[in-house]
Formats: sequence, C-alpha cells, structure tokens
Amino acid sequence: MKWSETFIPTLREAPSDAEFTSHHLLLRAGYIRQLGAGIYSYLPLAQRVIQRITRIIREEMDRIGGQEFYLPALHPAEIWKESGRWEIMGENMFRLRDRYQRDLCLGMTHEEVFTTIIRDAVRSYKELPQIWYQIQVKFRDEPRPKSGLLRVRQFLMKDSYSFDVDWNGLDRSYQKHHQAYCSIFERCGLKYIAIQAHSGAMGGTGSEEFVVRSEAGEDLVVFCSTCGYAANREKASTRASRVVDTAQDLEPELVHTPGQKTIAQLCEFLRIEPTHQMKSVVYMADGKPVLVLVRGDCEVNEAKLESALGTQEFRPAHPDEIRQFFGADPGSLGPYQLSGVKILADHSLRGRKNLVSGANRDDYHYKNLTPGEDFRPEYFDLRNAESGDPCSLCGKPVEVFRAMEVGHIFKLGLKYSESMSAYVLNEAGRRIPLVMGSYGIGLERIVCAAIELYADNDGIVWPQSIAPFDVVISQVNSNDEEQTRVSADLYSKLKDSGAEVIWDDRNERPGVKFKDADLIGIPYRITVGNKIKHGKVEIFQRAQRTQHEVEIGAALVTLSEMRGGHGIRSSSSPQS
RNA sequence: CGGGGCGUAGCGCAGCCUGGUAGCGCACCUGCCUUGGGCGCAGGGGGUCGGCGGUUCAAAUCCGCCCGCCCCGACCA
Repeated sequence: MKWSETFIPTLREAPSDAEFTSHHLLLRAGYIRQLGAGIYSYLPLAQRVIQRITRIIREEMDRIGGQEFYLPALHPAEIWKESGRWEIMGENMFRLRDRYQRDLCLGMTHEEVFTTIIRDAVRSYKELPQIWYQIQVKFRDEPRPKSGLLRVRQFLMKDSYSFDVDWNGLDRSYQKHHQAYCSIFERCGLKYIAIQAHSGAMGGTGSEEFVVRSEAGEDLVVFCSTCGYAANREKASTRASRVVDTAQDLEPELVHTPGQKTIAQLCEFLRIEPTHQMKSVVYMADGKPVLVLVRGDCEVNEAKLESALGTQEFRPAHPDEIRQFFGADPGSLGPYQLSGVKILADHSLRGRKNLVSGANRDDYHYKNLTPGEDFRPEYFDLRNAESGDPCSLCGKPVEVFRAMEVGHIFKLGLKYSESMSAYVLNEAGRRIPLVMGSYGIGLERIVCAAIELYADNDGIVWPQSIAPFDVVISQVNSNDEEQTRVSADLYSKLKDSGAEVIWDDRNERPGVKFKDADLIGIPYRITVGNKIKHGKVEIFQRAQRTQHEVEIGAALVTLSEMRGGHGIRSSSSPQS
C-alpha cells in the first residue's frame, strides 16, 4: 500500500485521557478512536494487527482439531435463564427488549449457545469429542471501563469449548488447549506465563490463566523464580513467615487501649509486632455475620473467603451491623467470648499463642489470646500471599507482580450439560452428561500486551508476527524520480515475496516519515534516499534501532535474513 | 454506586475568579521555498464555548438541572 492512500491519522499530541502506554500509543499512532466509555473503533492499522493475531489463533486452533463457528452476539433470554446465568450475571450483562417485549441480551460468552447446538445434534459418545470455537465480539457492561483497550465493554474474544464423554477426555482437551495457547502466545511474540487461577463460583475443577507481566495489568501474580510456582493472587497460597511466640501460655487479659484502633497504633501502644495481633474483619454471608481473623500483618483475600464460605452471597458488614453483633466498633473487635458469630481464621494463626485482639468493647483489647483454647475457629487459607512469603512448594521467597490476563482455560465440568440437558448415550447405553471445558483469549489484550512489553520512547515496537506491516519503504524525497523508481521496484518485489509492505510516498519531510514509521512500530524500514547514487539503501531495525547500509540489489535478501527467512514468526520466546 | 477532575476548532490548551460579541500552538487549505529525524516565510479556512433552563441591557464567564468523558475506590463469568 502507498502511505499517501492509507488512513493513518497519527497525532503529535495524544488525547489527555490516555493513561497507559498502550492506550496512548494506539491513539497517537492512529490505530484506534474512542466512541464512548469502553467502546473503540479499530482503524485500518489496528484491524491489520487483529487480522494477523486472528490468523495465528485460527491456525493453532485448527491444529488441535478445533472447528470454527460464527455464533450470534444477540441471545434470547431463555438460554441464559436455563443455565441460571441470567440472574448470576447481574448488572454485568447488557440486556434489551425487542418490540414484542421479549427479553434479549448481548452475549458475554457462548457456553449457552454452543450447548444448545450440541444437545440437539449429538446423541452418541461416538460423535465426541468435539472442540468448537469462534472469534466473536463479546459484551460486558463494565462498571468502570478503563485503560484504553484493556477493560472495555465490547471486545473480541476467541472462545472455544470442548465436549467430552468423561473427565479423562476433558483433561486431554484441556491439555490440547494448553499447548495451543502456548503456541499462540509464543507466535504472537509475547513473554507470557501460565499461572494457576481461581476457579470462581462457576464451578469447575481447574483453570489456568495466561498472563503477561505488566504494570498496566490488573491481575496480581505470585511467582517463585526458584521452583516456577505461579498463581493468581486470588488463589495463590504461600506460607506465612514464621513467628516465635513466648513459651508460656498466659491467661487472657483485658487491657485499656483508649483510641487505639489500628494494627499500627496497637503496635506502638502495646509495643508489640503486627504478627502478634489478630486482625478482625466482619462479613455478612447469606445474611449472617462472620468474623474473619488473619494475622495482623496480613490481608483478607476475598476470593479465598468465597471458597471458605461456599457462597458468593457475602459482603463486608456495615458499621451498624457490626455494632449490633459485636457491641463495639471496628478497631475493637475480636473472637474472645463472642457468641452467635461464626469465626474463620487463617492457617497462620493455628498453633499460635498469646495474641492480641479486640475485646468487643470500645477502647479495650485482650492480650494473651490463644486460638483453639480461648476461642475455636474454623481454619482456612484466607490471607493474601505477599511478596517475600516462603513459597509453599520450595520455601524460597516469592515475588508478587502485576500482569495482564491474555487467556484463560477452564475445566467447566457438567455445569452447562446438566443445567441445559446436554446428554449422550455411552457405550453401555446409559445417558451421561457431556463434560465441558471453556477456553478464552482476549484479542485486544494481546495487542495491548505486545505494546506494553516492547514500546520505547519513539512509539510502538511490534513483534514481527503481528505488525500491521512487515516493512515500510521510506522514500526520503517524493519528488526525486530516481528514488521513486528504486522505491517502486523494491515495493513490488517485496510484495511479490509475500511481505506486507507500505511505501511512504508522501510529500513530507523525511523527519515526519521517520517519526511516523517509528511511532506505528513497523519492524523494518528501508530508507530510499540520496545514497541510491552510490547504489545503496538502508535497512533500519525498529526494535534495535540499528541501521545497515546495503546494495540495492541485496536489500531483499538481507531483509529476508533479518526476518528469519519468512514472514510470520515471533521475535521472542516465552518466559516460562 | 461513593469521592475527585474535566467538557472552548481535528488534537493539546488559555480565556471563566472580576459578564461586554472567543484566542494560542499543532494539524488543515493556498502560494513560495525546502527535502536524511515532526523545515522556513506569507496568506487563509474552521468553534450553536457539551445540552436545557434561569439571572442580566448583555453569559464561554454567574446560578440550577441534565448529559458525556477521565481518574481513585467499590466491582470485575
């Protein structure tokens, strides 16, 4: 393509709304425009990137036997009511009514639709397994869209679903996806890691997230560089650091602690460490109060709490509820001599002695509380893993970092097949529910991750495999006939070789062309300028910012060598 | 939903406090000039000042309501 005929509206200054690198650069380099909160238009450059990612995904999904569908985004309410998700999805689902007042929604995922297809069409175990996928727009009424393309209300997802006759089959389908995902992210040039993920309340027996380390991400990853343990912090368990208690077992002692509400204040006032305190947090679960205890230096992890409680119906208690059940305000709460309130404690408190906690009386605390003696909690893993905690596998300190989720694979199990009656007959002629898996990839997340990973001060640096163009020919002077001739010749030869190439033929100053080429992030630039008088052009590598002068006739060969011989290829390998 | 901020030309902003018929930079158009890192000179076009209502002789400016967007928090199959 000729640049002069292509819509690439680059900006010298980005709209002030852009916070993160990827958002800022996508806007400034002319890839996207915002239409509303969390709604973006993808301009030709972005569309090209998306298409290349799509192609990689298709190839890898097809390789594991996936079959591509295209499903509706507009769904009748009935199927969502059938699965129970019409209620569960709550405010997150876009809902609408048609002219006859029928309820409809915009699809968030497509378990329901695929399940209706398979339940009506497949009767026998002989027709399984199946892996079905699609690349489709998804809708989510995010409470707070943000960070450009990272958290939006309409986005592209490759979602696939596996249908097996048994759990071993599911394991195989899941493993296939795992492999496919590794290939996809590797080919897209991402440095990714696969981490254990929170299964959530949707049921299911296992799930992994594929994430890319980035400050722009919203996930927290607990990672052990020694043994490779990696998990989402929603799920990650680590050992709490060791604490030594005083040897003797003392009797509970009420102490007056006027105005001392926080862990830090008590440390000061009583001259103790946070690790010798118990933090009391109150939740209302299914309408009843629950006291959650963690060590003073720890935080409650609500995803783990959800598992411990076995319900999604919980929330932090309101101040008046706390007063009602405890007779004191937050800051003076504790488990001792508490009745009518269920007590959950984190494992880190098991076996501890002589701890400090609130007395359920304002301005008073108890010293010398011993879990298991002075009160009897149920123990669970309830605390957030923290950077520096000993790894639960190898004991070496873990690190915690931010990352963005680019994919998620999930063993669903029987949830949809049972609720939506998707059964087949097995060899014995018995009616059995399909065992399902679901697997997602966020296309825009790949775009953002690549930008966040590799961008520099001059703009985007694309991995070769997903760049909108492989190479740009920057003709320094568009009025120079000799330069035009050389550029045209290189252009057609490059195109013939199968490369995606754009020829910057604009009547602009060279500086403008170089800045734009850098900004939009094309991996290679061939500069056709004065040096053609000596039979030379230059090849500039965007990522390394290095320049090579080559004979015009050798340009294609040199470029092809630099690119590793062929077009679709990632520039880096996975981190894990 | 709670807290904060913003809305003036395509983009970035000033003007608002103290009311008087809207401005700067970039971009854009024309001409000249120039062509190796966002040139130079000259001329020019473009804005119902987010919307509605109120106060006033007069509103971008003051007041009220609404809408939109951004950030923090809550939330996030």
